[in-house]
Amino acid sequence: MASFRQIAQDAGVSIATVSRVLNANPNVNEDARRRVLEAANRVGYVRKVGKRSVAEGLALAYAGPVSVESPYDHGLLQGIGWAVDQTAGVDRFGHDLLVLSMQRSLRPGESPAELFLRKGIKGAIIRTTDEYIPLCEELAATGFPAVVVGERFDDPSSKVSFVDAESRGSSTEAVRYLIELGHERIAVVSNAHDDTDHLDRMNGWRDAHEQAGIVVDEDRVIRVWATLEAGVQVAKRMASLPKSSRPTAAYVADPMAALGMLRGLQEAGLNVPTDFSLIGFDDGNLRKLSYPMMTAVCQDVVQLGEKAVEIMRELIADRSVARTKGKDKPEPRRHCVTVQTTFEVGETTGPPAS
Amino acid sequence: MASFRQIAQDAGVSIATVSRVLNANPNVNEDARRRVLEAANRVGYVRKVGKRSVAEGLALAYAGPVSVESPYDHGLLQGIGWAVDQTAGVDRFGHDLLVLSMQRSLRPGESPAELFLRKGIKGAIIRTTDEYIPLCEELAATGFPAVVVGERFDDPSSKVSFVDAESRGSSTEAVRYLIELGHERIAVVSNAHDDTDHLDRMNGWRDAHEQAGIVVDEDRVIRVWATLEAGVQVAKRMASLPKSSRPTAAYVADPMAALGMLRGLQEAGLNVPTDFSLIGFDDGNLRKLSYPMMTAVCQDVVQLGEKAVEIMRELIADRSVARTKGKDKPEPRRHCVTVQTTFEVGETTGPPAS
DNA sequence: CTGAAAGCGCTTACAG
DNA sequence: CTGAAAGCGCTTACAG
Repeated sequence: MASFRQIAQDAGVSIATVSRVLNANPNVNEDARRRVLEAANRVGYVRKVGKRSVAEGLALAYAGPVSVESPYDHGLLQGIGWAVDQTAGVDRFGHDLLVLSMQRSLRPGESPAELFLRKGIKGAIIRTTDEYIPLCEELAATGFPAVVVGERFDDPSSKVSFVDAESRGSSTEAVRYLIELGHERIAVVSNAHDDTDHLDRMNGWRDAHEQAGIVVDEDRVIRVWATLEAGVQVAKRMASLPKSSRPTAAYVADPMAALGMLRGLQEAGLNVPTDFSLIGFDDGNLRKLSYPMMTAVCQDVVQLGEKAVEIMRELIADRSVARTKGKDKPEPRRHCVTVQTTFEVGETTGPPAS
Repeated sequence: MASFRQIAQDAGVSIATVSRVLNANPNVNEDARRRVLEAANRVGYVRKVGKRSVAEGLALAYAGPVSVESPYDHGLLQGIGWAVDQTAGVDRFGHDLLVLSMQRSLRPGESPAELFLRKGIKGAIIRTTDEYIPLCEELAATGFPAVVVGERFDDPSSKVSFVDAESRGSSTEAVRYLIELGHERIAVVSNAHDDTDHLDRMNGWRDAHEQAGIVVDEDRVIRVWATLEAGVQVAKRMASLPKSSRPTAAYVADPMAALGMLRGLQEAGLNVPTDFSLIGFDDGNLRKLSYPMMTAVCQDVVQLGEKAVEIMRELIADRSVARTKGKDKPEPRRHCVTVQTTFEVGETTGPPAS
């Protein structure tokens, strides 16, 4: 089933043209290319060797540079790996995992769907940032089974399946906790990138202030990269401010930056929490490595990875159903999972020094 | 080049038998199977679709359960990913990375070489532990390009290519440092697994004592799993010993256990380093997350991953050379890289309390 | 357990 | 930019 012959028939072209499209040969008319891709996704094409399907694999595709260095990506990979193992145990369905960078693998003019079909994989998990939203929409429109991680697509007209965390509520709770402890000058340290995840956390900081009837001071918004060093620098700058005006607490919305900030405060001679209260963010269990243990808003990134695999398999299953039902294909459903974060009180928060 | 026809000719069987062997069909005579595998590796077979080679990928194959949860595996993956990116930039040679578990992917009776040929990959990086040494030797004997990480094969008769760190010297240096600070009761906390890496570290502890003319007390050898919790437990047990007899310092040869031990000591009310000195082990930069910053023996695991990719590419290149030289194939060279570790003084070590 | 032969899936000059 | 046709690589009943 689902050979070049069927794609060709479905798209109204020859198998030679199908071959050209699925091998990124540039000499194909744009309209023919589009029809072939649609047909390939409609019939659920996977590469064959002889009569045998070659595609047992999922891909974890990075839009942007390959980056397995952050706690986020580390946890994600764990979740994807574990889930693959579990399902293999449960239903003898063993996926391989192909890790690839879209920047590196895309041939000139090739679309993501073409890449994945060429690589002979069954479905893709796309790790993305806000810059690649149009690319995700384009991929989703083709019908290739793909789920995006790292960004929410809240617009109801979007076709993108995704899994992501919503951290606005927990962030509000965290900052409210600081306010209730008596803090009046609370900084927020967030990422230089404006993806939905970081916007959530900034908005939570604003919400808590608004609910308490406090006007936020935009000077207390600090943007950094998600590194230990960046956190250290913020701490040192803050420690050097006059005590009467400097913040007495901060919400740092990236794990590494939070750990760096703790370290920087300690190096500057400030005791946490008696001199300064700190709430961090955690993608896994890094907060438990700090001393004192970090109070933090926590998301379970491993779970995000597991959910992503679940959604992948649902998308693949949906397509099989649509195929057996013949031409009157239903509009493909999209699958969205939004995971909630939690606020966990640790040892880095207390009342402000009086 | 290198089609089933050539393998068949080389092995003296039909192409049907080649197909059976490379698809893990059990109905093949053991001797024929062996001849086909040898021939496949000799001619450097990679799967084709039409005339096109399908194999652009390397595999990272886990012997043992898929485990991307440790700092070691995290760093390794980074190194492999980064190196892949760099070489792609340098010489337009872009590998994909297939992550697979040998336990899960091996069909009944299938050897690792057969698995990799079936998956259509060019070469494999094997992440292993001491239990899988025979399997690594078996794979190396077939001539399939494979490099092992996580274990040294010091025996000169071994055919296994590997990359690993040697930590005995730095471990000796670390423990000597404690002795020179005046410590007389020094515990060593190492892994329950007896792989070459952990044996190195235990031997370093012994060497330092021997060089100082101190008889080691075997009661001070503690074996644990590499987790934060295990480290916490060791610290609590140690803190509960009578002060006159308990160790005044410890060398903890796993990153997570070391961080856990620091935490446990602090929770038990012991100041590090004034009450107790601690030397940890680091696979990357985790030591910088602790406060005070951990004194540690450090290995650069990212570099191990990069070297593994280098060796892979040399093995693949060697095979091409051997092939063009015809039948009088030279004995395939093995490639071994042993990386040195370093000892870095941080803030968790000082003279014993007098 | 094995091979000869039929046949599928895909690629690729070639002609237009 | 496209298709008809030749042909490669592999798989798979089938016969032994």
